[in-house]
Amino acid sequence: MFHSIEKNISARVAEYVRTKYGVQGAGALEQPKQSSFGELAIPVAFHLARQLKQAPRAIAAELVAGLGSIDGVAALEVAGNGYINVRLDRGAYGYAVLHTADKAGEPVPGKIIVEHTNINPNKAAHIGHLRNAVLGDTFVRMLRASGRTVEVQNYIDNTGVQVADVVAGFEHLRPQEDVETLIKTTRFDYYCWNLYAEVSSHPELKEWRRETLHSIEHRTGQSAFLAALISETIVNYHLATMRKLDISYDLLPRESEILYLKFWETAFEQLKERQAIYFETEGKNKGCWVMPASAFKEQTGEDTDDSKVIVRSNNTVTYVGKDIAYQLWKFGLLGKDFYYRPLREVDGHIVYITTGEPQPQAPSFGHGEWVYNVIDSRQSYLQDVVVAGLRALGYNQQADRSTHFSYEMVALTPGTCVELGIELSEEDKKKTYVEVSGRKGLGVKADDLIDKLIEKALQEVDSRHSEAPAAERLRIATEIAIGALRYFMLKFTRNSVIAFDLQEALSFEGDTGPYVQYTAVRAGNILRKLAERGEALPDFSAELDQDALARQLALEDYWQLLLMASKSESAIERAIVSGEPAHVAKYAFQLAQAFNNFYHGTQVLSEENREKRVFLLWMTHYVRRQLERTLAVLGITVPAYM
RNA sequence: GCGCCCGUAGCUCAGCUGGAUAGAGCGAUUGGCUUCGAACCAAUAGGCCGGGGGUUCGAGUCCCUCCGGGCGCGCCA
Repeated sequence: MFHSIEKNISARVAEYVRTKYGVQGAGALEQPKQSSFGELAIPVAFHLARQLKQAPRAIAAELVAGLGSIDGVAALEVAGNGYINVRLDRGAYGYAVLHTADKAGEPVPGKIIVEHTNINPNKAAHIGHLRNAVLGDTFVRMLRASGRTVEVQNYIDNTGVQVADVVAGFEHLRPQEDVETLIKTTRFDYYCWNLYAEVSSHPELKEWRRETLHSIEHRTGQSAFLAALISETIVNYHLATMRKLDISYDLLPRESEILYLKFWETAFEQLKERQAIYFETEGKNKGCWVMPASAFKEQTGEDTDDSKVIVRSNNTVTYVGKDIAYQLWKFGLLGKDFYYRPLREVDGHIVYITTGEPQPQAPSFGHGEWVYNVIDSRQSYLQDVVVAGLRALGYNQQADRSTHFSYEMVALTPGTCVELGIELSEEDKKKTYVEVSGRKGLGVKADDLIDKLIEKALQEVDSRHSEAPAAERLRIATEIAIGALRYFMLKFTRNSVIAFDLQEALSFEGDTGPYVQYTAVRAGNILRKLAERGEALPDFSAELDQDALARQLALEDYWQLLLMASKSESAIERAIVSGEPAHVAKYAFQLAQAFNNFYHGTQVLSEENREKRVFLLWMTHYVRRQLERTLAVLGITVPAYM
């Protein structure tokens, strides 16, 4: 509700300033510093002051007089040096909130493709992968909540170096093991986690890797068979881990099909034809096809050493080259397509996977108008090259609409390393955080963390609800654990390094997911108690007219709570524009705080004044619903009790 | 060497296109359970926003510079 009022006022101000002063784009609104200043502030007088050469305050006064009355606004006041503070008509606002049905955002045309997770299928997922998936999935939920159409892709690099290394590990370090038996009898992703760490430090790895990759690429021999077996098995583990966090995908594009269907060859023709890349005849890159540095760097010298090799002198394509082809395909610009088959169905939703052979009834994927790639910030250089590739091909609009949705890594605090039995050098002990490393096997496995969280949550649930059935307690503990985990991954803004501390992550108090869940449960408890007393929920719109709402909302605390609760769309929209899911998490927390304060100071069920009681029940009902909806955008559920 | 990111309370972090007296959680101290269950609430203490210049009516926010930390910069992915 707040969001539509905001848009309305902003449009009115912009329109007025345009006609009166001939100044464009002046509709910006702010949140006043203090709630006593009103609900919105218009700072436009400060911007006009320079051009009109008048004092801001005088301009503000002129604007207030000129704007006249606006629907839903009780008063415009000149304040400070030239702010215009907006006071909403509380009764009218409450009435509008009460009578506006929940609705998904207006459908926005154009498909958005979001690629996230992208874990190499050669070992168990770790906390760094969780940050990627939770960020990506939450961003998708935000976009969908605001009416956008989104296609979620999880790219599977099933023919890359990392898979090859594990294959080599089996062939050279575990020749006695039967992989198919291992798959049936062990936590295979955990097994590979250790094997990968072991093989990574082996001096002969490079040689083994070359042979293995050759076999994989030509789809022949034992190595190719093992690679397919290992990657498929581990992808399934990854999907299961993500499923626990309520994360799912529409399509799993695989590198094996990008190779088999010769996506690169098609992209290569385009790149050569439009001279986006050239054949280097001298220097250190002699014999390679390279993209000039000027294509992807702001300033560049004549130094061709900065050029990026796309095709090696031995005629093989680099990772970035394949990525350019994939990005072209996402926008429907490659002139080529995958084939698809259903992989599995979860809750009625079918996840598709690419395949090299034509299939009956193939759905359509790709052809996005915007593309977001959720990839950690260390790969920003390569992402820049991909975008430069699009631009060099003349696809400027698509280049502009390609977003590297980057985020910083998840590291470990030294304390947590000690707790996990990871040995640290003296140097590392002094640091505030230590980088995780898949190659060294240093890190926290996603499933281990989830299990620890569930265990901790279960202790709490058991201590409060020992009478409840065990299966139910476990289910609730799981919801709490997931709430804690997802919230933890979201509470930091994207470009802050998370120094992962186990104790902090296991906390359910303060700025955490369980705090917000608990708040929603408390609101629900009031409504449940009402039902237990045999009372039905009142017909709010029949009993609360605008005057009644104005009377009740005259009390500042109630007004502030309603206001806060009605800002969810506003918070989501702001989070989309800034690309920060953390803003939604912050909003959820603030709303929870506001309700807890209300809860503490107000007895709802024992209220004797009928109008007030109905009003308080309505507030409770409304806040509960808003908390639930906001948490859903974060991918967090509200347990039946806590 | 070049590029990107970070530096805000003891710790971990917010701070929306520059705007009114810089916020939260944790930790510390203190107080509050009358079952709408305290995974909660209230109060107190704690800040030359890394240093220095500049732009501006106005800078935590923009520019320059220095210091400190992280990450990139491969014919690896």
